Amino acid sequence: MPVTATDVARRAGVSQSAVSRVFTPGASVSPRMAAKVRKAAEELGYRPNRLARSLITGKSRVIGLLVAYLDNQFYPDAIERLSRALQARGYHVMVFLASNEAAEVDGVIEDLLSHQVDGLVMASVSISSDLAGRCADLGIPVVQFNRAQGDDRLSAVTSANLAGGREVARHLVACGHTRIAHISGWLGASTGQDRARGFAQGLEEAGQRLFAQIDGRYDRQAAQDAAVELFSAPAHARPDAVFVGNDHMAFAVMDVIRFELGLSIPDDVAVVGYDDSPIAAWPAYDLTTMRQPLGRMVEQTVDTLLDRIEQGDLAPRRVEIGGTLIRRGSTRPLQED
Amino acid sequence: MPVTATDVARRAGVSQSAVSRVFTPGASVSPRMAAKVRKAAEELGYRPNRLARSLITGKSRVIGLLVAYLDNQFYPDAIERLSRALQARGYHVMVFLASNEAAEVDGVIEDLLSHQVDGLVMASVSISSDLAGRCADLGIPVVQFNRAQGDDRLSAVTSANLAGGREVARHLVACGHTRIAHISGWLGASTGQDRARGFAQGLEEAGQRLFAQIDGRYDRQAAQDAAVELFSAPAHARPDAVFVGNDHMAFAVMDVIRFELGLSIPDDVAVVGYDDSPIAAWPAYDLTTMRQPLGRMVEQTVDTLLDRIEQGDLAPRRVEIGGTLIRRGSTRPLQED
DNA sequence: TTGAAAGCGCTAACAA
DNA sequence: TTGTTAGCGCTTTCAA
Repeated sequence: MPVTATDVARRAGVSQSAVSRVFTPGASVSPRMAAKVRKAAEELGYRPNRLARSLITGKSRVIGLLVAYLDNQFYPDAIERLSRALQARGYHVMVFLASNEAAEVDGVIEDLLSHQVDGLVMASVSISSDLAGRCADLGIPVVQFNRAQGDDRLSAVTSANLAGGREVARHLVACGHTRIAHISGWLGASTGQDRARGFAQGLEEAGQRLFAQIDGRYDRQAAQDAAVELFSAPAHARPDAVFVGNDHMAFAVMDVIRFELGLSIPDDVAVVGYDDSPIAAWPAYDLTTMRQPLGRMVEQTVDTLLDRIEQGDLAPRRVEIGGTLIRRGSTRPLQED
Repeated sequence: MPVTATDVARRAGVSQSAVSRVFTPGASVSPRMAAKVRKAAEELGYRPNRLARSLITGKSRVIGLLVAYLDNQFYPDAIERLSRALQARGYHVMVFLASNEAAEVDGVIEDLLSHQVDGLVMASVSISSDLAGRCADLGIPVVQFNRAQGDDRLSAVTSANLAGGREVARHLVACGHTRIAHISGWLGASTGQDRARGFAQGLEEAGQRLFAQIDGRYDRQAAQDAAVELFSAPAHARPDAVFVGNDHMAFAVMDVIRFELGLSIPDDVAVVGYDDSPIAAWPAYDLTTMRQPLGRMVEQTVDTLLDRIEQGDLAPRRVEIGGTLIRRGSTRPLQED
């Protein structure tokens, strides 16, 4: 049933390896040969079997994508772009879902290896960070996307989280706030930690201190709880501004502030997020946020990974891309102090 | 560098085929042999090469997932569940992104075939419907997820869109509305059409007629434009309720109604969506919507596909799963008429 | 139950 | 430029 190169060869009256050459970019074939073979292939509906090709070349042209959850819109957006970019360069993405349980992580490694992926993108903060290291030990090129855990042998592409946190602090101070809190991203992850550190630094540089800080763990529910805790106090005892570690949590925090506690944004409380995920621009949230330049992050991820795979460029790269503060309605305009 | 079955065989002092048997479920090996081989494999860090296995068995245990865009949260959610379910059964998902352009679609088919996917899930409404047919012609099992285009040879899993549309109509009438409009899903797709037809039927059965209908094409921008068109009129000349073809569009419509036109939901206008995507439950939207039972839809998709692949069950299945109306704050409580 | 041998569909020397 | 040949790492007969 499946048409093989041998079938095509027979019909075209040439050798099987000639057929192979016609379908191998960069091989030397005469135009006549190519035409003859392509015609026969067309007639038979032949396409090369990538499994067989991969078995020989040792290259599968498949990139593993490891993610944990897709509820934060930033990630589907990233996956879509990543997948398109790789597809454009002749690769495809195989999805591996993992949570944090050791047993599951082991299984995933088995899967990854047995599928002979050429490389791996880790696009989830909440995955055991030594998984990346173990894959790297086994010789699989790994790029961490939006995280920079682990040792320096691992490549990583992130936005400038430290600088970003600092910029958010400056903005909130410039808006005239004096009781500024932080519901952080997961402090077990580099992104969460860097944003929190940058934020604290920024406040200090402006002569302020954090009013309060709670670990939101990049989890919607945890962020909600944190918001209730922070904003249930009377006006003088609660923050007048809060920086939330990513947009996904910020939406939950805004909902609590407005609909559960009846406070107004930005008049009672200003809110800033991180990511500029698509929903941040929706009028119902209109969230001021640090934009992570997704397009460029994806580009860098793909370049880093494919350079490693195709050029054997072994030096790990740590790419950091500057973000931009996007001012929207969840913070007051400046000079209002 | 890569460890092969032959390496393991040598170390264990057995034949290479014995090693193969140990890693082939259901093959006959003595416990002693198994132990010896597993020990050697462990020591060498061996895992079977799935490419080589697939080349022989003709089964890749890879399922292609064809999607167009991931901006509607319903789909990432579906992908996550689908991928987990398949992973649990020893399969993996390879992502193929396609828009609607003929050239691109052809390229995608080439890719799918050359990667020897065992089956294909089409999870996007906006893809040329004959693509599914062409894959089916080539012998690849195809299941359409959340769409039921094309001829009957294709399996499809959907929710009961006709009944769902009807139920929405009944609900809006019961709430006392009399000028009921519809911003439909894409009318070129079965889901959009069925929901619209069911909705119109439901209104008729209640002695009403559609106040207006615009094709929103499952597109956020188109839905926004439609909302402006419908609701810019003075109170007596505009709808007092609108059924939007999916949640993703409904959010845009709600934003226009509230923030652009300054109307109130549900007092001036009631809004109903379709999907019950995660965001519908967020307080900022609190959207009444027909829930598509995602978990069961995914189960059925996986079962249908794997039965076809593993049992050779060739009869196409058309599964329709009943939805549930989830009442939230975007429609008034009953008896308010 | 085990090993020897053939071959899945292809690429990549090597010769011609 | 083309054909011949030898495998890639594995599964699967077939004999032993």
